[in-house]
Amino acid sequence: MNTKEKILVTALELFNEQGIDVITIRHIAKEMGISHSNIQYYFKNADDIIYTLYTQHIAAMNELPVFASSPGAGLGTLRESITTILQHIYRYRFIYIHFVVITRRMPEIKKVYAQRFGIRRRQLLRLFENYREQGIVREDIPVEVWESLIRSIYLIGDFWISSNELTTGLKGKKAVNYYARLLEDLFYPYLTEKGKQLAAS
Amino acid sequence: MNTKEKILVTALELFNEQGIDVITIRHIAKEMGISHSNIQYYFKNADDIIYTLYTQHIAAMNELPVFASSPGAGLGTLRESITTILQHIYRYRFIYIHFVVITRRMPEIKKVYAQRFGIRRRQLLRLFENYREQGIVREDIPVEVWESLIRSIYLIGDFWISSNELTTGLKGKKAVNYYARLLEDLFYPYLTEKGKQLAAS
DNA sequence: TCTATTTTAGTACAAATGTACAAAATTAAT
DNA sequence: ATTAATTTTGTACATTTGTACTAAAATAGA
Repeated sequence: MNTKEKILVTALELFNEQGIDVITIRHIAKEMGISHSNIQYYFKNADDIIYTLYTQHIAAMNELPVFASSPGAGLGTLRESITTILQHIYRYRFIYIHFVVITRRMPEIKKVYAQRFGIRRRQLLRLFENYREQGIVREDIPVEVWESLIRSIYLIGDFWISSNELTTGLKGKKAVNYYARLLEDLFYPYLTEKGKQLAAS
Repeated sequence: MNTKEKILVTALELFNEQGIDVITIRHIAKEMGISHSNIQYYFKNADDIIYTLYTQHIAAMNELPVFASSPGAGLGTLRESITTILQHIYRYRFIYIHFVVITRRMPEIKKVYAQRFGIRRRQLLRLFENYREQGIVREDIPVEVWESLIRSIYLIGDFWISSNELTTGLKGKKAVNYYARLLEDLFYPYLTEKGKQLAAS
């Protein structure tokens, strides 16, 4: 692992543990036992590191398989997808803790976010349609309610990290599982009888 | 309005607009046209101001009538309650934008939050029970799912402000109405036929 | 081995911030 | 009107941070 990579790893760790409002380039340098000028050689400033980490994270997320891309995909696939996504988010949790502040300082990130949201929204709508055709979810739900559900899922997906720190303070897998379950439960009242049976299996 | 109150009003405005990571005592003083030492006379530092504003906010929230306290309260009351709460949150939105960072710096706030959550959780459970007895919501929903719903409502309640800034950037009433609607829709699939009719009226 | 390039370290400086303190100005009390 | 208490201001200092610049050290290429 070269210096640049080490910087990113160390920075991620410190940001996750203490927050971007506390950690400066000098802290990272001290933690690594190198001079802060050395970090400056690779990154202009702390924001530059944050931006790079954000890009890394989004790149990793984009490599994940699309939500239940196969037409016959059931609820099992969905649960796995959710867990994987939440794991990725947990690894880069500092981003979500400071999401608003970060986007205020770096508006480009907002654009990337909006783009991703649009894509994912359409994917989810398609998925729900898919489920409806399979008789897994109810047919008497208005489109606006599905749209709202998607918004809510997104909102929870982006801020479960913060909420967790505010309340239970679960760590690692426990946190991921808890909130994967929360998202799952959000889905429960939409399920048909058939859907419930499939979910239980 | 005395100086202390003016400080709080100005601070709230600046925090809401620019964030606690940017605004210092000196900024507030400059905005008010007084010396920063004058502010220091009333508040030890910026965190002291933030803490006071938080206390103000919670006090105002605690004065709100309990969720549908009357036994026969229907969905109309719920909708109004939600809107009022979201309005209060919007007034003190900076708190929610920086919630995690604030609680990290001032752990006392976390305690107050936990307490409030416990109380509200029980209130909501009772409300849902109430609705079930009135035939407004379904009877086939497991307790854990209701518990999850409460968590989700709380999570959205605490972070819709952040999510809004990240996405649509709605202002004032528009934001409040949008997210009141989102919370309402979250409730939709739990409604019985009777409940839907009541909601539509 | 010698030279050029890349990487790392050291230092220095300006700006901002928290904090402390004393003096001035204002207000209230007698 | 005089005194005491409160409020406000000005200033100064240590610390932190971002930033720039130079020199040293390490590495690679010939």
